[in-house]
Amino acid sequence: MTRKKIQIKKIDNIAARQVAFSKRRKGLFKKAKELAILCDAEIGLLVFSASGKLFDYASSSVQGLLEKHSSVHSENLPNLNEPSVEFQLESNIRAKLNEEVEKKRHELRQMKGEELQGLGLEELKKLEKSLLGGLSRVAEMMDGRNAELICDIGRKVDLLIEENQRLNQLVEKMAYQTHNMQGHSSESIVNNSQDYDSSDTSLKLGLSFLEH
Amino acid sequence: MTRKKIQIKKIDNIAARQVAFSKRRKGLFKKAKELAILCDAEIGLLVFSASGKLFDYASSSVQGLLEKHSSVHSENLPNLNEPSVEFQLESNIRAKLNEEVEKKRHELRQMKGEELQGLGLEELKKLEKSLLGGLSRVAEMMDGRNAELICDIGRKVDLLIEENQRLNQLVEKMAYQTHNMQGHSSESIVNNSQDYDSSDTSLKLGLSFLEH
DNA sequence: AACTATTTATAAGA
DNA sequence: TTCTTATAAATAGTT
Repeated sequence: MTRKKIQIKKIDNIAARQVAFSKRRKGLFKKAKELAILCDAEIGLLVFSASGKLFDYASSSVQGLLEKHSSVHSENLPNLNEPSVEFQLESNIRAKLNEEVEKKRHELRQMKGEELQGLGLEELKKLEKSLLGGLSRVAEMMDGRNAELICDIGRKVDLLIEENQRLNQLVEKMAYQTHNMQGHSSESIVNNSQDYDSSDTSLKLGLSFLEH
Repeated sequence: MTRKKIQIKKIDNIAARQVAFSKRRKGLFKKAKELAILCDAEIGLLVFSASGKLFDYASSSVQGLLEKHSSVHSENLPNLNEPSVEFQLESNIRAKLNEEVEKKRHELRQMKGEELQGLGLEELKKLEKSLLGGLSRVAEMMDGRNAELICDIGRKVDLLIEENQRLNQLVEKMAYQTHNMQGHSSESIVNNSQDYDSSDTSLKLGLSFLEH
C-alpha cells in the first residue's frame, strides 16, 4: 500500500515482517476500537505473533471471554484456567520452533548469496569458506559417482568384449565347419565374423546400454 | 474519513451508523486477514453488532477458542472436559514446524557437503550450481566491502595528509617567527618540521586508525 | 523511529 | 444496498 503495492502473502524477510507486523497490528487495533466506538459494537480481537506473543483488545462485554484465554497476562478466574498453562507451554515451543525455522531459512538464503546485507567482511569470509568446503565435498561426491559410472561402463565393456570374443570364436568355428562341409560360399561368413569382431562396435553397444 | 474528517464517537444517526458498521466491519476483517497472512500471525476477531448479531474471523489455530466463545453466546457455563481441540491444533502446528526445521537442517547440511548419500548425479549438479551461485554472490559482496574499506582508508589518508600539511605550515611559520625573534637554536625546530612532514608517518597513522 | 510517495479505506452523496 | 468520488488514513520502502 504505498511506495509499492504488495502482494498479500507471507513476507519473506524477517525484519521486514516484524516491522510490518508492528505497524499493521497497531492499525488493526485502531480500526477495531474506532468501529466499537462509532457503531456501538462489541469487539474482541486476539493476535498471536508468529513467535507466540499475544496482543489483544476487547470492548467491555467481550472482555471476560477473552481474558480467560489471554490469562497469559491476566492471572485470575480460578475456575477453568487450565488451558492457559498448556497454551503457554505450546506457545513457547512454537515460538522456539518458529525461531529455528526462521534462522535456518535465513542461513540457507545466505548460502545462496541472498540476504547478505548485514554481514561484515569476516562473516562473508566464513560464509565463503563454508561454501567452498561444501563445494569441494560435493565435487568429491560427484567424482565418486562419476568413477562409479565409469567403472560400470568399464565392466559392461569388458563383458561385451568377452561376449564378442566368444561369438567371434563361435563364428570362426562355424565358418571352419561350414567350409569343411560344403566347399563354397565361405566369403559371406567371413564378413559376418569381421563385423562381430570390431572393438568399435562393442564400445558403442556398451555405451548405449548405459543410457537406459 | 473522507469527504470530511469525522470524530471518533458514536454515530448519532441510526442509518448512517449501520452503513458505517457494514463498511468498516468489512475493512476490519480485510485488515485482520492481511495481517494474518503477511506476518504469519494467528488472529481471532469477534464483532457483535449493536443489535447482537455476531461476525467473526479466526485464523486456523485460534478457531477452537473462538468457537467456544460463540457457543457461550447461546449456552454458557461449559463443562471443562475438552482440552483436545486446542491441543490437537497445537500439535498439528508443532508437527509441521518440526518437519520444516528438519527439512531445512538437511538442506543446510547438504550445502555444507554433508548427508549427500542419497543424491544422484543430477541432484549433485544442482547443489553444485547453487553453491557456485552463492559463492559468486558472496564474492561480489566481499568485493563491495573491500572497496568500501579501501575508500575509507583513502578518505582517512587524505584527511591526515591535509592535517600534516597544515601542521607543516604551522611549524614553518613558528620556525620563521622563532628565527626572527631570537637569532639562534633554529635547528631543533627544523627537525620537528621534518618529522611531521614525513608522508610515511601519515600513512601509518591512517592504517592504524582503521584497526579500531 | 521518522519520512513520504502511494495505496487503501471510507464519508458523503447519488 | 451499491456505486462514485473526494479526501483522510494507513503503510511499504527508505533513510
